[in-house]
Amino acid sequence: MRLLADPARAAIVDLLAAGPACTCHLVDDLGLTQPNVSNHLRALRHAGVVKAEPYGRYTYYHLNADALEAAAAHLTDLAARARAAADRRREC
Amino acid sequence: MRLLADPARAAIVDLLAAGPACTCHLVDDLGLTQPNVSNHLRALRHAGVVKAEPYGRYTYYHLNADALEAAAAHLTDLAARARAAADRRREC
DNA sequence: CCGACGCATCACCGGAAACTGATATCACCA
DNA sequence: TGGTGATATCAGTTTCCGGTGATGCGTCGG
Repeated sequence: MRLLADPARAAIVDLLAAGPACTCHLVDDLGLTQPNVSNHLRALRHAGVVKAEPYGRYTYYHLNADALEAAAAHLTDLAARARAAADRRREC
Repeated sequence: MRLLADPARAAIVDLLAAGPACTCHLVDDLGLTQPNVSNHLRALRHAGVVKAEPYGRYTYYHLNADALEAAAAHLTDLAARARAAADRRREC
């Protein structure tokens, strides 16, 4: 989930949220070089955030909604714990 | 929300989820140097993730649950959009 | 009022990560 | 089957960011 920190990767995820797309789409829309986009996709792929689907000579990528929801659940858990312990102050 | 990418900051947020604490607590628990922790806290403070509360000669920090929930909401929104557009594939 | 303590800020350094260019691979088409 | 286009990978460079040391400020205790 620390992968969404990079603006380029955040933009990729945002584009893929609108529907599966191949690498050339992302390259066009983002204005980045092809190897650059491909590297970001590899990082996201290894983290399980996106899934690659070879389609003839193209490669379609689509988001893994489960991974995003898992990250979201972790944040809501943190928020809930923070609220519950809001006034349990540790003394020095 | 790209701030939680750093492991040190994630650890700080995790500790603060257990209840408000002053800088010295975080320094002790994390084993990091004091300026280092203070720098991370400044970043988190400017992003609105944590709130500082001067208390005599100490400074207590506590999480801003709203900010965490907002980030979580953004992720769930991405996941929902991904599911909705899962089969809306763009052609090359 | 002076020493000690908690905390913040600044300048600097080193390492990691993003971008680039070149290249390899595979699928399609003529 | 040779050429082209789409994609992945790799080595090199540059940029950015986290860690460290030194320092300043405010607060408490003697």
